[in-house]
Amino acid sequence: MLSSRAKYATRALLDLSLHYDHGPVQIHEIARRQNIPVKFLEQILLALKLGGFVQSRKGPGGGYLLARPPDLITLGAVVRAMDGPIAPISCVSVSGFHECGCPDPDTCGLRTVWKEARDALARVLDGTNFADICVRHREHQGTAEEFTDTLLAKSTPKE
Amino acid sequence: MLSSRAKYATRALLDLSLHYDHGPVQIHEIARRQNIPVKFLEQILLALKLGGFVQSRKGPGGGYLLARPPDLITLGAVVRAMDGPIAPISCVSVSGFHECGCPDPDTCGLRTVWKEARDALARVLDGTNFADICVRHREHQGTAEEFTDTLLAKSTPKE
DNA sequence: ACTCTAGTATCCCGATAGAGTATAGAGATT
DNA sequence: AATCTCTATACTCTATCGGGATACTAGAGT
Repeated sequence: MLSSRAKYATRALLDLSLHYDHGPVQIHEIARRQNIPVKFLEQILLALKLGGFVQSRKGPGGGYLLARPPDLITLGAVVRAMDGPIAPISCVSVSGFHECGCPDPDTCGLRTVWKEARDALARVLDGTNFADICVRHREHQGTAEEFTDTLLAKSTPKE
Repeated sequence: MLSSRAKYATRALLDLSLHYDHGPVQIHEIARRQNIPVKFLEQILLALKLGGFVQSRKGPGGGYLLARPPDLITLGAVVRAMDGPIAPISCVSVSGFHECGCPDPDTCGLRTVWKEARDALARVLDGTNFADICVRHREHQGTAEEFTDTLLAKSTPKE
């Protein structure tokens, strides 16, 4: 239900959040660590820059860095910037101005359910910022006794 | 975040639920009332039949009808049958067996959030069946003073 | 009663346009 | 020279349309 674009974008921002205050990070570093196709990541970072989430510096020693501290970037904002409104269906979106094409939105019994779904989802995504995510990440890192830059995933193909 | 397929499927099932106990309903009737492209609806109903949600009868007087009472069909089941797992990202799906490609699922700070999102969404969708939706629909119908078969949608052809 | 037939509806196959995913390479900036 | 920036391109998947095959019903004719 989430595009690859958004998935990669969040992973990239997590990476940048973990390296906040440590200078610019290069595209190909992020790509390697987060297992993202380099050229695709390029486009995504460009979009994130356009959205005001990151800054970039060219030339040697350059790379990408967050445009504001991690706690001021919510998951919801990123997902919206990449995939558009969070609503499962356009007619219950609060940010967009779309129709869903149902015969009569006012009497549609489905709309109220979609709206509940949208609200439940938005509550989670808008209620979480990248500082939170960093904290969770480092907790797991601690308990799992794992360290920086696990070069290759251990492929856990259950679910 | 929801495919047209799933959107139309739920509208079609709502229509069939409202006509439960009233004999088969023809594809083109559903299409007209619910404002769905006929040929696309054909495929969708076929899929719904394969999924055991509806039955069909050919020939004159034929059409589609629910395979079980509306209160035994949840929104979640339908969405899953159409779009696959409800999870925003594959690695937190309980029904599917996919990887998300992140370097280390065990320490990924994003996974816990995606999981919360998935659970919030699943709670709503799995907790609602088509009998509920019919009730809501008829309530709104009452308050809006609308009646059967709004012949033409008010045609807002954006989205 | 039995068969034929016309009509009606689902069923199935294939073709098409468009969005999203991903890769490659040349160009611009510091 | 290192790095970001842009443009073009191929591939896949979704949404849609069209044509025709198949199954069922009801009525006409024998």
